Amino acid sequence: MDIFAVYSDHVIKALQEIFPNEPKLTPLLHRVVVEPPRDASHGDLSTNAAMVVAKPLGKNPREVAALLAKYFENNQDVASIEIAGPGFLNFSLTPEIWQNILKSVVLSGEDFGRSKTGRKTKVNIEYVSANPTGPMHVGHTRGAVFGDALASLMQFCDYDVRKEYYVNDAGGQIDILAKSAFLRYREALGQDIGEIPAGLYPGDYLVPVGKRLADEFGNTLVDKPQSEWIETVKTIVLDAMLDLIKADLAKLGIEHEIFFSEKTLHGKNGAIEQTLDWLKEKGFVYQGKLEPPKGKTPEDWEDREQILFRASNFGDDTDRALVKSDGSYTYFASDIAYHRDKYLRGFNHQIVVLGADHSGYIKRLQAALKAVSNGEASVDVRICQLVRLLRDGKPVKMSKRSGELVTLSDVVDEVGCDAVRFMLLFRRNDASLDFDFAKVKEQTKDNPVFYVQYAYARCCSVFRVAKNDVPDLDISQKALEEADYSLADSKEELELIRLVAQWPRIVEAAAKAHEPHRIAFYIHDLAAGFHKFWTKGKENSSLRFVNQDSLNVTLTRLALVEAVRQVLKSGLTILGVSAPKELS
RNA sequence: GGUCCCGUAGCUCAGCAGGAUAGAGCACCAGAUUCCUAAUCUGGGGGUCAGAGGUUCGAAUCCUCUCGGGAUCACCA
Repeated sequence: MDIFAVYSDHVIKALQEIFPNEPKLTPLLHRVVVEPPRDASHGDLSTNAAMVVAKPLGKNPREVAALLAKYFENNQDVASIEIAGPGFLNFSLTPEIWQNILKSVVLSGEDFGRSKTGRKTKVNIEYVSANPTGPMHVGHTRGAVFGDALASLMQFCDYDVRKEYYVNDAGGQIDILAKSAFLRYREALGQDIGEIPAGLYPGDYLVPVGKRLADEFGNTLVDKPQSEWIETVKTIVLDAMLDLIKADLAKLGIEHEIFFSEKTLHGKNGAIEQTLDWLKEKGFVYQGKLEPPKGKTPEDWEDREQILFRASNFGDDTDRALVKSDGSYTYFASDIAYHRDKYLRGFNHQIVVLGADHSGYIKRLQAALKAVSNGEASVDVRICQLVRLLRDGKPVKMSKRSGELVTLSDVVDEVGCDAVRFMLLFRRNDASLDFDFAKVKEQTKDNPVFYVQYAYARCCSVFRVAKNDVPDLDISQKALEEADYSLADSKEELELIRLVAQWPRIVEAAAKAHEPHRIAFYIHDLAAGFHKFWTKGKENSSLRFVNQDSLNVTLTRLALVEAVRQVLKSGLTILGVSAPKELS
């Protein structure tokens, strides 16, 4: 139950009854909002309805507000109603309403806040998609966590979500990978390979792959020409790299449902060819020249005719090349085919999570999908900005040359999965982020991860204490559901209930905007509200959760704690952060 | 030069499809533990929402321009 949505419906219905046969009204209604007022002294709910509607109807906003106020005058749930400022209408609801909401929260359990807005709409979320040439780098972490949390969030709202990883297993970097692995194979056979030549991957994660090749093939490949071993080695090394990546992702609790191989798009009569043929038929492809970029022209600029996609017809800044000078397809060509494939699989709603260095790619991707789906499908590209790693307040240097490559695995091992995930989600994705090892590991209220987890552990602790202090009290789920909710009547309790009641609208707004960070901020707020109430109980023993003098009050308070616990749990689960019952 | 993102308190950031007196945390100052985990809480000072125009009942939020910071710019993936 979302009280704000309920009242939004009430207000709209009221407007329709107050202004019957008014054709100008309908198009205005979507702008009517019912939300919590910024200042709690203004009441429980606030609506802009009168101001939205007044001018187009030629009325005075405060007059409209007065009509609305009159409409709700006799509503039993409304304790008082006020017109404020330019025409805000502020409702204060009776305590009974809030108490009923609390009861409904306890009844829904951890399903409270689940939304039906997704209506099983198919959504494809592509994230990570790191090149399969080695273990994952820290740079990939933010996008990985973001995509994963977004997927959970949308599932929570009843979207039919597919989590997908696009494996770039077709480009030139895979040849290099195979050559690098072959070198390690020779090494495993006892040959002296000396220094790893520049341009090959030097990482020792390829050593086991070399061993595996040696075990499997003995020395049968050593003297063969590259053309005879390259495909075999590619298959094996790619397989190994994907295992490495999957293991890294598993450390963060991430598991994709689909690993889509780029290679499968290539080849004769493959998806790329088909897509290009289709685009040609539509007249979206032509032979032409591109202008060099303004400003500085690249040194090796080659002024040549090439096969181009009319991306500029679909909102991109310029047309884009599809075939390289050596005759093979560009990355973009296969990407068009890939996104067309997603569309053909039924995904009209696509989300792609990319790093900041790909921001220039957004328009052409959107252009491609528009073209290829006749405008039926669209893709929301979410860019995750850079993460700056800090140790002792100083940036961590990361140079590939010196081998100081910080891997995802290193970071997770050092600070833990929960802290990594929460910190990366406790910030808008499109703003850059400092990740300070010291702060992330700190176990105080300054660290939002522990602050929220501590609140959750405290909720659980209350139940442990209740079991111990009032052993005769039945605190089963059933008993909580049947508690006397009218006892939750203090100012402090009602305040906490109001906070809990916001969960459904937070979830919906976050899902709609594709912004999981809102979940993180909300549960941080809720944790603060809970800690606050807790401390009130320290100052005033009548506000303690467990009260030996009144079992009825205790039961009601436990129901409130249970409601908070459920929401914290749901929120943490969406973010992929664990909810420990106690902290040690 | 083009495109995209960012600019809100000393610092780190929120601000919910424009809404009321712009909010948290850190830091600083002053307080609260016989008591459900003080890993917490209460109070205080601190702002030209980068700047200038525009849109309207109303702008931190939308539009235009300027300034500052970052990313990116045929053929790589």
